[in-house]
Amino acid sequence: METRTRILEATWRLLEERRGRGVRMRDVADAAGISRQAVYLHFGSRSDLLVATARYLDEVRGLGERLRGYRAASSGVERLEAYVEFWGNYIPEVYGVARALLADREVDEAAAAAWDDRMGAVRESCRSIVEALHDDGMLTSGWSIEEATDLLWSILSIRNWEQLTIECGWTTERYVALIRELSRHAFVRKAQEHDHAC
Amino acid sequence: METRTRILEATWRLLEERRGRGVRMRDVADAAGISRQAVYLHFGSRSDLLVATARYLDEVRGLGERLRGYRAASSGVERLEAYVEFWGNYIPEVYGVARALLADREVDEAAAAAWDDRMGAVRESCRSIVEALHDDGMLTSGWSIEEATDLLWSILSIRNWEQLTIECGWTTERYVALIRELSRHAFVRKAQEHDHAC
DNA sequence: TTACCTGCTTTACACTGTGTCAATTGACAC
DNA sequence: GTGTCAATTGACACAGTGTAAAGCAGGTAA
Repeated sequence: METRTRILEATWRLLEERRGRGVRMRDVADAAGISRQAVYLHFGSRSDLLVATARYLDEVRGLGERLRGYRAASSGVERLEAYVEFWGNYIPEVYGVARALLADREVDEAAAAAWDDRMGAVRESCRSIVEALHDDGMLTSGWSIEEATDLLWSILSIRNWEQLTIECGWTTERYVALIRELSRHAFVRKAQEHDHAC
Repeated sequence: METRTRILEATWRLLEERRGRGVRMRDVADAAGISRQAVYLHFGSRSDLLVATARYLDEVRGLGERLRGYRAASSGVERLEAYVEFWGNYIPEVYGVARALLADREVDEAAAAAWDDRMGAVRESCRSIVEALHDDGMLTSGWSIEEATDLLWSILSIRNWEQLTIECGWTTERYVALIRELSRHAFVRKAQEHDHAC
């Protein structure tokens, strides 16, 4: 295996093991079986390494394919449910790397840009969900598309996931179920049930 | 003015100015007009200083009194609205300190404990709101008290506020209005309007 | 064989920020 | 004067990132 790949694998493994905390360049080098300096021959800085690991992980985990259900969904409601399902199951698999990147973001400009780019993609998904709901006439009245997008994006943030699962002890299943419920209450119009009842 | 107070004031000012980023012990000392080492005569560590600054700030800003509206509210809905109003206006005033503490939390055990303690208080408020809603028969069916508390607590988290105001550019007014709306949709039963309509 | 890359190693060092230690000074109190 | 208290100065330890330079083993090409 190429050294570069060995480094990425080692970084990933360590970050998952330690939930993104306390992984130094030293540790990565040791885990990859090379000298600390050799890491710098492949990645210019810690941030570079973290960003590359995140990309590598998306590739290995088949990010594209896993979004198929979401992309295939025809209605807004289906789209919303498919995305929450995907996202709630994806986060725990990449959490270690995400957390390290998030910590680095506070300090490093490049890491911040990389993170914002990734989260921008999530935001685009939120917007597309909200627009689909709107097109179906199913977006709760009172929200503009922009506002609903921002809110949904915040609800789905990694920080929120962190708080609910790690601090509150929720399982992945519970997270998915309750976030789905929350976003339904917030964004999906109740009109039909209402019409039906009368 | 006592040196201790001068240090706290300086810390606070710097943290607000720089939004909680890049404030070193050196800077605090300079701003307070004393030597770096003198800061350690009053606060054992950076975390100590941050925690003390947070407490000082609560005191100066009259945290207790500002919660009066919330405490006085009789119904669950009023309680919810009063709290969102209070919280949405309070965060921007203490954000710098909160952010620094939050960053320190990643690293320092004591800072983590202090932060968790503060957020525990917020959680208690959320629980009391949810319980009040429940007692009024106004809690949306489907949530347990525990679940609704966890969710409301997450919605009101500083991280969420950060994302909505700083990243999405929301004003305080918008934050308060939309978070109120979101939590109403999520937790306040719609039954009465329904009954009324029929 | 000689010459030359390439990828990695080893050792050393610069830099930043936190926290500690010891010797010293200045002021005020009795 | 003597004691004490707060603060000062200067030096240093430590962790972690990143840089720099010299050397070495392997393969390749003339």
